[in-house]
Amino acid sequence: MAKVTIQEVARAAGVSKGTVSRVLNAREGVNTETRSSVLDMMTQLGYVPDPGARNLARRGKHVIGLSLDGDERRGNTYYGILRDALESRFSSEGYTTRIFSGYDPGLIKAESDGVILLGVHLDDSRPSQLEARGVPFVMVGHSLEHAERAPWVDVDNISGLFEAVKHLTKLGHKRIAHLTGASTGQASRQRIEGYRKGLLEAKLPVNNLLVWDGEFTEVGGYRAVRRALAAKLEFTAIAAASDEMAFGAIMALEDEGYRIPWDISVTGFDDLPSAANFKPALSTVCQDITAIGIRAAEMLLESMAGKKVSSALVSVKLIVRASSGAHTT
Amino acid sequence: MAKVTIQEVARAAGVSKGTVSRVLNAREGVNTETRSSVLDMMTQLGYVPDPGARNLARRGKHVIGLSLDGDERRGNTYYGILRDALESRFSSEGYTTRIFSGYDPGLIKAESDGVILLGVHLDDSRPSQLEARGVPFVMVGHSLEHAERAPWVDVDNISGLFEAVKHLTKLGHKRIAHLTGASTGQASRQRIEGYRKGLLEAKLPVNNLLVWDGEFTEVGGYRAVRRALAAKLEFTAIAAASDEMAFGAIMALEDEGYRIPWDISVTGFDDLPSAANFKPALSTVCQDITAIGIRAAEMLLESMAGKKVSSALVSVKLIVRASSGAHTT
DNA sequence: ACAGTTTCCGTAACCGGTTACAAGAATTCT
DNA sequence: AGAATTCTTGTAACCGGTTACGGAAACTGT
Repeated sequence: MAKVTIQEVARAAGVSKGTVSRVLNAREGVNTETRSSVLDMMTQLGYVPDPGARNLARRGKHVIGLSLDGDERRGNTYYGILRDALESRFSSEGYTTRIFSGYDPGLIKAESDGVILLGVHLDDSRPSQLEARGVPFVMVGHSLEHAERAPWVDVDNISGLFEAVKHLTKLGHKRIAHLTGASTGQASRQRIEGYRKGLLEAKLPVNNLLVWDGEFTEVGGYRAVRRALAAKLEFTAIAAASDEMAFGAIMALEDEGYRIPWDISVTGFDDLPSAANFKPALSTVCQDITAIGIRAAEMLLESMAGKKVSSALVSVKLIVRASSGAHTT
Repeated sequence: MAKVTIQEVARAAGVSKGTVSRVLNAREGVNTETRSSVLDMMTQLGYVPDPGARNLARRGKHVIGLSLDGDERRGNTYYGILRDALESRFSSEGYTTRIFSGYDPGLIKAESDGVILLGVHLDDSRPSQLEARGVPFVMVGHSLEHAERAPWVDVDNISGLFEAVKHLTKLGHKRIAHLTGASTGQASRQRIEGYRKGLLEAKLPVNNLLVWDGEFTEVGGYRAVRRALAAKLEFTAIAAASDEMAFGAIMALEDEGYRIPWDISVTGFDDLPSAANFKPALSTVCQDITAIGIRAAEMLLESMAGKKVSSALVSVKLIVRASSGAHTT
């Protein structure tokens, strides 16, 4: 439990602090055998480098900024998880993370070594500004305009919804609605595209009356479904663009006496922790938010190290639970 | 912009590093004049102590844990803001904060110097366990059982709701409903109590049919109001126990054709950033979440320093905006 | 006026790492 | 074989603070 320092590792391995440090930082010019014996000792003693000391020694600020596009973003679970993932990855690398809500590129450049851009949207000015100032950054969720010029990591939205719709059509559903969110977001557009492709694939018509705006929130989903019901629209399934909207949709349906999945099937997108606990358990497209965060962090780290990094599209997986079932009648 | 170190402050003030450090840490045995001249220099040069270096020098772990009671808590805005406040206060003191979601008292003791307990509820085992192990902690939001034995900081829930109801009765409302949340929470109970006291004060009857469970969420508020409307309950105002439930309530009312505040008045509790931007702007009880966080952080810091700290009840303030108006007809 | 206290502050070692420098060992070249 | 290189590693200074220790100056008391 007493913390083991680089000094002790050095003594145990019969080398000097310097050598251990070189091994630690994967620097070249260390004999292979020496390296592995040091590595052995490190794991054997359970050595964990002290981030504070590292930062002090390599003299930099070592803080990376998280730029959100607005305060409200803080609200939802998705961002909470993402933030945790980023934080833990960065802190294990000796970096401190800091939230920049108000967007001031000068401030950001002065106080951080690199930044993660969250919730980038179509007319977002942040990427170009950061680029102009030479601040390394990576976007999670990308905007098409900057997609070529700057690294991003995003989830495969198109095939996510495509899979969900395919799942529903295979269950025999013909009238499938889509709950979408704010139209400026790149993610929404791609998910709509996936939805369309899914219908096309099954040779089903695309009906714009079945695409509803749920504002990416639970109430939004609830209200959209209520409106649809009031308008007497006919549908037997809903493929939502987020779990939260799906939750709202299910509540609205149940409040009106529909039983899920017998009367109507519903699928979500995200696979939030609560999706599995929901009643009925939600069938949804799983995007590993933690993995995305870690990936983004690593890309930024490389980018700050001067390496060229290429963007990543992380794949998704459909998880079938209780909220979707065969179309009966 | 180049960072100013303790060395430079020392030179500028004509003293040694040691003295500056002593001033910095408010230690005794420093001449008053010297102290103030050093203090002057520090502000003049814009000196900011490096947390990493401090941690390194005073040899401790210097991490404080945030213990949530469940993953879902991460979701809402309230906790997001609170967390930011705690984080910034602690980091300026050289502490790193770390989330402990799974509750393992042994782990917590081993890896942190103190902990902030969030969302303590009635049958919560955390306070007694931490107490038994001698880990300093402070609770934000308290449970009555531990209120005497351990320090907490909480908002004055009772007078918050009391003020809201008083505001509504003064506007002429006679049938005022209350939107509440999970009944295990201490906060809900106290807010209900405040609601009752408010009605009593105006010599109005307390009708349990007008107390609705909104689960502390937006949809929860929406659905509760829908149910009330469907049950043909009569009311002209709603005093909600949270802003989010108030938002949901307003949406439900408007969806049914009521106009706020002309037909029905609604008040919230929290004063989230979105309360002012909502349409109509929400009248609400303002609790300064950031201040609460900072207060809690300072209490923990003192408690870790071995001082005895006493709990704090922070006062609230009613903010009247557009969602509440005189009762007409 | 002088020894004994106090008060205030400078000195230097240390926290746990990184890194420039130099030197010894091993290789390669002529 | 001796010189020139190239590898590999130890040494020591340094990052920005904290703190134990000791000495000088200012007070005290007699």
